[in-house]
This record gives sequence, C-alpha cells and structure tokens, in this order.
Amino acid sequence: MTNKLNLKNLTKSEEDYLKALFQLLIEDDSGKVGNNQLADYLKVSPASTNNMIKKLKAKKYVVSEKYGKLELTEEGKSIAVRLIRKHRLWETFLCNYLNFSWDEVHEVAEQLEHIKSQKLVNELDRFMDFPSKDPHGEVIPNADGEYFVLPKITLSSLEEGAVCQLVSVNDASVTFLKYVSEIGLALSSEIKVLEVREFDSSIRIQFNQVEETVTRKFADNVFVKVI
Amino acid sequence: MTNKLNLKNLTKSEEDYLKALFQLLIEDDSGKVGNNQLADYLKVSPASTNNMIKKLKAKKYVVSEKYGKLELTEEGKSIAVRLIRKHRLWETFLCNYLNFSWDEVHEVAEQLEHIKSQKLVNELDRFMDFPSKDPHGEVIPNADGEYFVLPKITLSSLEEGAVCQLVSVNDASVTFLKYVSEIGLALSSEIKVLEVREFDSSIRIQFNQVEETVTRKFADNVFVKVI
DNA sequence: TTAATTTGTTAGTCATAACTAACTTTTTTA
DNA sequence: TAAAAAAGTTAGTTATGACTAACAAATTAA
Repeated sequence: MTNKLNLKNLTKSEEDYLKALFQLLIEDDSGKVGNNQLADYLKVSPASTNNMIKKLKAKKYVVSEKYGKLELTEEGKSIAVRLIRKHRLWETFLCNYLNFSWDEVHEVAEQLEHIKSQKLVNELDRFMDFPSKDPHGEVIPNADGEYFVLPKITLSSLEEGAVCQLVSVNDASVTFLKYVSEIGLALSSEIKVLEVREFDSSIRIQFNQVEETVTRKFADNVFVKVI
Repeated sequence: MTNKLNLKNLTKSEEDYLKALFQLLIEDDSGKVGNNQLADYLKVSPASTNNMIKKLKAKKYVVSEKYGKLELTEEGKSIAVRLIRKHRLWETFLCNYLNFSWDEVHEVAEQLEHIKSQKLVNELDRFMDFPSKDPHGEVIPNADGEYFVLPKITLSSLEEGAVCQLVSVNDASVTFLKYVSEIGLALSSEIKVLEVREFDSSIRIQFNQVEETVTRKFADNVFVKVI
C-alpha cells in the first residue's frame, strides 16, 4: 500500500539515485558508499548528489549521518529492487522477442524501467513465462521483491587449469559487451584457463575450440561458476 | 537524419504539446486551433501553453502569428505522427499480448510513447506483424510516417433505421471506454439505429440481439461505417 | 459602435535537478 | 602530529516547465 504510493510519486531522478546507491552497496564489499562515489557512478557533480541525498533522507529512503556513509532503508531497497526487476525484465523482452543484441538493451531498458504500471511489469513477466535470468545472466527479482544476489566469481580470480562456465557479464559498458560477443563468448560458454601471464596479468583462455588472450580488465567483468 | 536528431532532443513536454496540437488540428474541422484551446486540452494554464509555443516556434515545429491561430510545420507534424504511431503500437501490444483492457491502455501508452528508440518501435511493429489498427480501431501510421485519417462518422449523425458497424471509439476517457465494453459493444459490432428521440437526442440502438438507449454525448464518441 | 466577453500575452514566482565555486570535515601520509 | 589530499557540504546560478495575476488584443453582443 505504502510502497505503491511511494513508487508512484518518485521522480525519474529519485529512482535513478536509489537504484545506483543499491547497486553500489552490493558491489562494494567494503560496505562503505560515499557521496562522491555515488556522484562518480551517476556522472553528476558531488553537489547534485548531496542535494538529492538530502531529499531522499527526508523521504526516509536513505539514512546517513553528516560526513558519514550512505545507507538505504528497507523502503529504499524495495524501490531499488523493483527498478532492477523492471530493468531486467525489459532487457529480457528486448533480447528474446525484439531482436535486440546484448549490447543494445541497456540504454533502452534504462528508459523503460521508469514506466509506472504495476500491471505492465507483471504481465510482461507472465508473457515471458517468468524468466529467472536476464540476457546478461543476472537474476531477475520476483514480483515479491525477493532478490538473490549470487556471489560473483570473476574469470580473473581463477588459477591456471581451471574450467568454468560463464554465468553473467557486467552490463555497464557497451564496448565491453560488443567485445564479448565478437570473440564468441556467450552465457553458459565453457571456458578453460590455459595460462595466467605474470608480466601483465593477461589470461590465455580456451572456449568453443578457440584460444584467446584477454586482459585482466576484461576478465574482471566476466563472472563464472567453476565446474 | 535531421528528423532523428530532432526527435532525440525533444523533451517529454515538447512532445506532448506537438502531439496535442496535431490531434486538435485534425479533430477541429474549423481549422483554427488557439492557445487556450490547447491549454484546455492539455489541462495546463494558457500561460504555460503560450510559453511552450514560443519555444516550439523557435525550434521551427510550430508556426503562428501573434494572437493568431496555431499551425504545425512539416517537421512538427512528422514528430507528432511518430508519437501517435508509437502510442498506438504500444496500445496494441498491451491489449493483444499483455491482457490489458481497452480502458487501461491509454495511460500506460502515454508513458511508453516517450521512450526514445527507433529500433524499439520498429521491432515491436514487426513482432506484432505490422498491425494496421490499434485496439480502439484507429489507424496506426507506418514506419515512413504515412498517416491516413479516415473521415469519421459518429453514431450520433445517423438517421433512424440506419445500420452500421463500429469502427473506432474515442479513447480520451477511461469511463467512456469502460461503459462501451460493459454494455457489450466492441470493434466491428453491428449497430442498428432504432429511434432518435427528439426530446433529449437520446438514441435507441440494437446490437447483438440487445437494445440499449444511449445519450447523444455517448454517440458522439462512437465512430461507425454505414453498411 | 461601444461595451462585454473571450482569447492571448507578459511578468514574476515556484519546484526540480543540474551546475560551479568556495568552504569544511575527515582521512591519509610524510 | 601537522600538512596535504580527499571527501563532503553549502551557497548561489541556471534551465525547464509549471503556476497566478495583471494586462492587451480580438471577437461577440447589445
């Protein structure tokens, strides 16, 4: 009840900030997310962030002390999760039904996630028969806002000889996503780590009968499960 | 080229004004659409309209002289038609794939029509196999922006004894649309005009083996083709 | 054809959400 | 631990797009 009303009245900007803060809080294992970090992430000035955080604190979505770290209330988290759900459902729809490629979906989903209609999201979910993962392999929160964050193992963390399966990729960069599909990697690809080169941390991998050398930076954005 | 760029840079408000003006110019056979009329239609103050019209004139989407009637440039019309195309495609999608009813689609389509992605619209169109009409019976402009406005005959304009087929309904009011489906009318319904009552202009009609009396106001919003 | 009404315009205000510049607090490091 | 760097805050500005109130032009009616 309360949730519904609050969600309705949030501006696009407020939603963007809540979602960004939520993502940062998950990614950052240090547990400390600061004002400037959020500003960087959203590509706005620290002053803008500071301003918005004040508003979100007044609306009881964010908690923080002056000069202290930022945290989300349950209500704030709930809104963020529902945005992530919408985003991922739309990405899935765009990829599976509208011929969008991996790297094209993010920008459009960023717009679509702000459409306000409970029915739209849930019907879209039903239409696609309740998919559990989005095209990048990320878990889609269910209609009750339950969200299981799988612990992420990066390809870069594996030892020589390890064999793994690609479970998801970081969807933050279009050029990265294009690169991934160009070399022929996809969800569920089986990857073997042939060699980790000491000199520049580059990694020689093998998949689909081909060998490739990728950088550390690349491997940091590829998430796998060991098999 | 130019079109694409311009469309991208328009704000939601600018789009709303252009679309509203376009609709008014079509509906109003007098050919004169004024500032206050537009304000009424959009439910904003005349001052707001005046302000926005200035901006749209500067951007070459609108032409008008001081105290004169409002007109759209070709560019302005083109933007409006593309918005109508998007709106009607989304309405069709919501009704035909996501279990939305006639009266629920408009509000959500109003939001969806502002999503900026050429690919999204065209793929949606393809996905639905290029529908020619939306759920209210309105023609959907094609990808080239060709838009055929069918001359509209209202149910209220018919004489006693006339037999017609429902081709479209005015989608501006949710309560009207609910009313239409509640009494059992739908697209293609065959309607016979039994009696036009002089006293209050109410009309006795017959369809699907039932008889109903509807008001003049109701019949003004039902569009038909005589058979 | 003057007066009343409607329509259109202008000026000034407000909220949102961005910005820069200046300043303060906290943290780091020399 | 004191200086430097980083992080956070505040004040003041800008653009968008609403608003009201006051006023001007055009149209309609007496």
